[in-house]
Amino acid sequence: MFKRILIAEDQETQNISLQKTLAELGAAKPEYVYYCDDALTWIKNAVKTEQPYDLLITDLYFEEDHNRQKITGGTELIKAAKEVQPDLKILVFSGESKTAVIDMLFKEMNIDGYVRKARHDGQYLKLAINAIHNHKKYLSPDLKLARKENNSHDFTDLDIAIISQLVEGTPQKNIPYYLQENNIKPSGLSSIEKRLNLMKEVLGFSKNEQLIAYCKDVGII
Amino acid sequence: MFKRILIAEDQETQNISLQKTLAELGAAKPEYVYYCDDALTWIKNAVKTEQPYDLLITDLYFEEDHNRQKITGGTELIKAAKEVQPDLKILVFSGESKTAVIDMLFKEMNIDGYVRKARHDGQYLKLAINAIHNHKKYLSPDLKLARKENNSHDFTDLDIAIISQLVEGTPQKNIPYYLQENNIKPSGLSSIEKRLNLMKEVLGFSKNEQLIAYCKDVGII
DNA sequence: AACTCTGCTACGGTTTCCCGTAAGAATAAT
DNA sequence: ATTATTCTTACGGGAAACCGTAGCAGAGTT
Repeated sequence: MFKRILIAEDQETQNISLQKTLAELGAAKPEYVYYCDDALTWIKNAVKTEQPYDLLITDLYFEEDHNRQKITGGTELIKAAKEVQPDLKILVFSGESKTAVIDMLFKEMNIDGYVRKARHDGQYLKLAINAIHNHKKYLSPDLKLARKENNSHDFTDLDIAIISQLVEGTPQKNIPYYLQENNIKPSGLSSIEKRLNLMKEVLGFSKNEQLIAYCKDVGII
Repeated sequence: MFKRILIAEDQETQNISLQKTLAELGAAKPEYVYYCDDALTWIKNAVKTEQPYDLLITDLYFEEDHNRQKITGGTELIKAAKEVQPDLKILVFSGESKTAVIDMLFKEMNIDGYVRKARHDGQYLKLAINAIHNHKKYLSPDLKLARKENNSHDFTDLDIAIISQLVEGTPQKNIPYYLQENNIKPSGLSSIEKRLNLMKEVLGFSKNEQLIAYCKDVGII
């Protein structure tokens, strides 16, 4: 089993239960930090003293507080950690369920496992750690199923820009100016109308208000 | 200290750390369930056998799975539990941070404490349980700060009805019919316009889209 | 009962948005 | 180079939303 494990998780109770879960697995007593910057420092020191960590378990989103951090999120931490120690195994433990985010982690960040904070997360953590120890990838099963969203629209940068401007209060007729200044094209008013219509049609809406509410719900804005 | 505590929390690791936190406090070994329906059943049985619980610690949002539940969320659980045992103390432990939701819990559900799942939640849980044991209310400090929302608007039932209709896609000019059918008055189109203007003015907005986004953010809809 | 005060509603003018059509630009195909 | 295709933009009529004004109904006061 892994000998040196580092936990990066800001939520105190989650951090505690991670430690306990690892203890049940027979892993060595893990070390743990509450901030990303600390995590990177510890990883660097461990490499320097030639006792590097075997596994990093990290959350994705950390809350800001009075301690200003250079690294503010799990993704950046992973990237920085991989630069220091490319062979470090990474297990992400987060509430995030959007497939776009998780796919990116596996493909671009090359993480080794993802467990979502959800009903059976304790069991899945154990399975994940075992799998990773055997040099396999792991994804918690509640996410493998979650691919049923069907009539969702692929929001382009343009779409998001338009919606963001609406949420900012920009009148529709003024959005072309904004798009031109930010070199987003197309920028014509008709194109904006067309794009809004397309989004609403695909999602079965008739008014902008519905679209805004939907985007808020799924976290696009 | 409390003698009988019930934990309702679907996330396995959170459930574990709650148990551990209570153990550190010197509370009796708590009982725990992963579903709201189970929680209510246990509360009922405890009342029936005249060994009622002293404290219920519950999450707000539970995930659906193959076990179909009658009670799907913490708020409904609290309501049902209070009917069975009105003097049951309630501590809500959830990630929710929207003031509208939390205010509702204290005012309408008459809960005794709220701790947000966040950085120092372990410490706050202990403080909360002690406070509740001394018949005081408790709110975790990370939320007290967020309460300084300044130019917030008191949303009336009418306001919420109007906004809900907009989110449903009802054209503004048709909302009067809806209001009349639901015996909400005033129902005139001018009143709706006036109300929308008031809301937007107070919050410094100019367009409905901004208002919808704001309401989504603070959890009014 | 007459009066004020307050709040709801109805009406009209202006602006914005909606939507279809068609002209223009850019890219691809022959 | 010419044609085809696709994408972008411009224009104009009609609908909806916006905004100020004025009339109307009910509650309370004298």
